[in-house]
Amino acid sequence: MREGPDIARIAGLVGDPARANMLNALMGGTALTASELALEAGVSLPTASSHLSKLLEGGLLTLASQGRHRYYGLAGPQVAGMIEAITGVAETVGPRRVRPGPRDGAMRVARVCYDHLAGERAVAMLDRLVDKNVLVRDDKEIRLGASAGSHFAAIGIDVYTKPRRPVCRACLDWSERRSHLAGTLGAAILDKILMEKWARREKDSRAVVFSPPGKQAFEKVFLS
Amino acid sequence: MREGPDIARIAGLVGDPARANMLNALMGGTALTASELALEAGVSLPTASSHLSKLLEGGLLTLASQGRHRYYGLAGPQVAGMIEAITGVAETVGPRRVRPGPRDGAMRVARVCYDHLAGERAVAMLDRLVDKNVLVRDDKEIRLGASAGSHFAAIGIDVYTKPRRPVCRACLDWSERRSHLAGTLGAAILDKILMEKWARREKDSRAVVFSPPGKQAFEKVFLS
DNA sequence: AGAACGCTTCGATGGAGAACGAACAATGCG
DNA sequence: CGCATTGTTCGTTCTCCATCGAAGCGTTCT
Repeated sequence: MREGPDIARIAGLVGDPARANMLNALMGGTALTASELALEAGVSLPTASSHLSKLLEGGLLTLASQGRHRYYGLAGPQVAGMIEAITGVAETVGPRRVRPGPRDGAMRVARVCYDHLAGERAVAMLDRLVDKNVLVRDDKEIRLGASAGSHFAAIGIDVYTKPRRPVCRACLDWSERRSHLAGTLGAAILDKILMEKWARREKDSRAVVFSPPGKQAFEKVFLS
Repeated sequence: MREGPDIARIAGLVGDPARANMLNALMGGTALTASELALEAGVSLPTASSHLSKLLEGGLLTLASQGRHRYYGLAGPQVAGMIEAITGVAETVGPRRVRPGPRDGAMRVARVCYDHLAGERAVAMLDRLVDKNVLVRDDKEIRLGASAGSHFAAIGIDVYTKPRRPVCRACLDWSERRSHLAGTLGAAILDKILMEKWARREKDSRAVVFSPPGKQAFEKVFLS
């Protein structure tokens, strides 16, 4: 019977199937409307609305009203990290290692995590960037290396116009159990990948699938 | 309405106040009996027993029977990490930055995290060990440096008799938002600290309080 | 203005599960 | 062998909350 942060309150919010589905959908990074989330969760609109106000009240979501639309999004990277942590546990203690389906495989290779790329390919990318001293890993913190400016400028990403959020962050990957790159730089790289059409987002999934030439281009830029 | 690891199931288990209190108590690292946990959670013994079997079934706990005692413990570091992640979110979205009480302050300085030391002091220790190249940080992985054997042998810790669990692991600290040292080495160091009576565990809390000479001794060994 | 849309609020219903007392099982002690 | 200690199982009660239909409110389109 001890005091402290109310962890039951937070976990309880995630602990309802409908809400968990919504949060999962929002892990894709794009904010969604109430009706889209209702569809995702498989519940009626009033029910979804009720859940959303609870999540909002609980501080796990943010709301942006635009005209008659109301866009709900994850409250921040920390919330996303928590979801990944829970997913990791569910993955290991869950159904005794069910054989991974094809989509599951694609998810392991590359997927969206909030606003940046995750999975095998993302972990490899960060490793390589650190090897090349473009980025410097210093504990969980990741900093820009000396050559970062020119390296990213070459592919049209400006890393020196400081935004509010940190440029680099490490985010733990639940399938690889290692870190991948988050922060505004991680987000910018994902943008680049989608913008150049090196890969596209799988419909109704967090999976990101690379086209063969897209994969080559990606490897040339980030893994060479 | 997508598939994937059943995160609602796991979060739901943590989402009950009684169960959350139990898990919190077990974050102290020592396995506890059903009656101790009932006391912690503030529920009757039958109720506690019911919760414990749910947590066990859910894979979050392990059970060790010894005579008429049944010791429940956290299922592993991954579960502990998840709890820390949830705690972190609860901490930031929770009661608008309530002024930290004295015990809360002690918790931030040093506390037990599963089986090793966490908090400000633990983070500083890891930083220093990496600076001195006793340990080498390589992504989230931490490895032994060349001088690790002699360095730890000098204080009576053998790092080369390989156990099942990894010797070094990084664990994210919810109060510092940086990593501290886990793994068997982290556990051995905490043992050392308590064994030498440099510090003692606060009653009914995860807080670890150093005596003035204990603090000096600790700093001499780990922060010099 | 009127109609269509997007979403929230209200009220009623049903079901899940948290709680405890009492009984039952297992272990250890004198 | 009794008897205390430790836990689990059973049955019951009760509260909470997820759910949906219907109605209400603000926005946009024509």
